[in-house]
Amino acid sequence: MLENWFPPGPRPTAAARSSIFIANRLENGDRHLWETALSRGERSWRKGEELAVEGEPPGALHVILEGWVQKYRQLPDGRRQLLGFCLPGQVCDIDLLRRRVHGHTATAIGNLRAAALTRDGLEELLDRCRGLGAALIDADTISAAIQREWLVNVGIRSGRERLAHLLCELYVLQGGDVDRGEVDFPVTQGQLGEALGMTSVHVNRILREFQAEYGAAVQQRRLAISDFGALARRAVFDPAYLGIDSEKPN
Amino acid sequence: MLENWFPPGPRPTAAARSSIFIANRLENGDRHLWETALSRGERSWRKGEELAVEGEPPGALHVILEGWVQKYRQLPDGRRQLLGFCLPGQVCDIDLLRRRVHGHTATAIGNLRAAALTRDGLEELLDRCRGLGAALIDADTISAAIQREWLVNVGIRSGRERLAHLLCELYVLQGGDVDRGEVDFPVTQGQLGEALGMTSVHVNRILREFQAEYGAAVQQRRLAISDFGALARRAVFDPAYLGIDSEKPN
DNA sequence: CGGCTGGTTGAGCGTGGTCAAGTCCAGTGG
DNA sequence: CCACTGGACTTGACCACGCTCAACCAGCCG
Repeated sequence: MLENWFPPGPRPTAAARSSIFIANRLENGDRHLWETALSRGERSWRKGEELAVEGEPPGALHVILEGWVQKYRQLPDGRRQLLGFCLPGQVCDIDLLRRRVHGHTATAIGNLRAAALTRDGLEELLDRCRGLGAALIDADTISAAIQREWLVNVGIRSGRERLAHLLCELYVLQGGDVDRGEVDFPVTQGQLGEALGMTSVHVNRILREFQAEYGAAVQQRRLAISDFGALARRAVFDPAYLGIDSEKPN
Repeated sequence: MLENWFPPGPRPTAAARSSIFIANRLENGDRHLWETALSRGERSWRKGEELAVEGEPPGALHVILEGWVQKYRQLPDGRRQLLGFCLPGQVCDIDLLRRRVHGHTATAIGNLRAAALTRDGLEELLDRCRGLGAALIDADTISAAIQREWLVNVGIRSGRERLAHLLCELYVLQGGDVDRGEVDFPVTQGQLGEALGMTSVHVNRILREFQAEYGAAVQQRRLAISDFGALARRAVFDPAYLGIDSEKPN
């Protein structure tokens, strides 16, 4: 019934081996428990609907199954800063475990499927699934590292470097190929601007340049990069912070 | 012997009740255990010396006793982004508990006294000190919230708002009075620039304006603000994220 | 005393913002 | 099936916030 939300076309590439994706850190037994628990809590959201609202108490831990989530904070005057994305396989509101209220708002970028785990459900699962606790902590640590990298990004990088860096990050997280790869990319130029602290107009201009210079282009909600190495060099991009468990691309 | 590093003069103001300061969250018994443990691990650093180095494995958890620490990440070409400050009473390298290597470098802003807790020492202390685990988690959560606020800061606020916001944050954290208060402030204009993603020249000009407009001035490593309310409004500053456990200043 | 770090100020300039118009496309309803 | 609508993208002209470069000063420490 939900399937028709998602038009036919290329499926997501095989997720990279970053430990930010919980399942990558679970052994077969644990992984099975994890996945059946997820299938039980499945829900869906339409584009723009909220999974969490800043200032409200956390209700459930969400695990993204299909679609992306954006997290942001908004000032009274409407200015908005994106704080991160959640991709399929990531947990979204780890806040559940330690904050009284959410520190950000999370909304669905497009139509979305995710599993909602209540606090009780999660605690029971943690008992049965020995490796899950460590996996959640690892994922949270990597999320924090990414957020720190975003701070570095908007703090000291130029507009071009910033955009290049974010493209590299999202490309590598999804296991994009060094050589002419392509990954999902459902993010608008306006959202890119809100993530990078610049206007969508400027994002557009830079994107146009990157298309010519590195063969990096967003089309049909997919990101293709032909010269990843050059783009990564432009961005001063070092993927170490992503916690990827494999031979690095060079 | 270390005392003469710290010239006579105003002592730090009573720390605010933010849970980022560990002792604020401990009951009397626990607090006593905590403080005696700290006194045992005491060490000192001279201005500029490193407590932690990016990429190296964490050695000890540091609890600041006197002086400030700056945490930063640096790009190969030398550009540097400050990620946060550690004030007396804060823990510094919680990374110890969950990362294989440090994600940032931490150096002493001035001469510094801090307690170093080894991993083993910490684990033993956690056993004996029932409330400590929760206190550490709370402090870590607030640190994360502050870092998120810094991202919002450099992302969407103007230069003036950014600087005003940081001044407010450090003022409130130290329990600064709404009405003509004064707190420690050992940070140079260059460091402010590195924290805010702007040049020291520009920090200087804005600081000059604030002095005239809000009576906010840094002198002798102290920050004085006469019209805190106006400055906070300029900054769109909402102290909720600091986890302060008291009636708010209005 | 001299050197160094940090603060102050000026002149000129460039990255990126603002405002505005117009195009393209997917989704919706007649 | 097609017209309409709204969201996202594109492009241009203009402008300003904040950077760069540079010189100078004040205070501190060796």
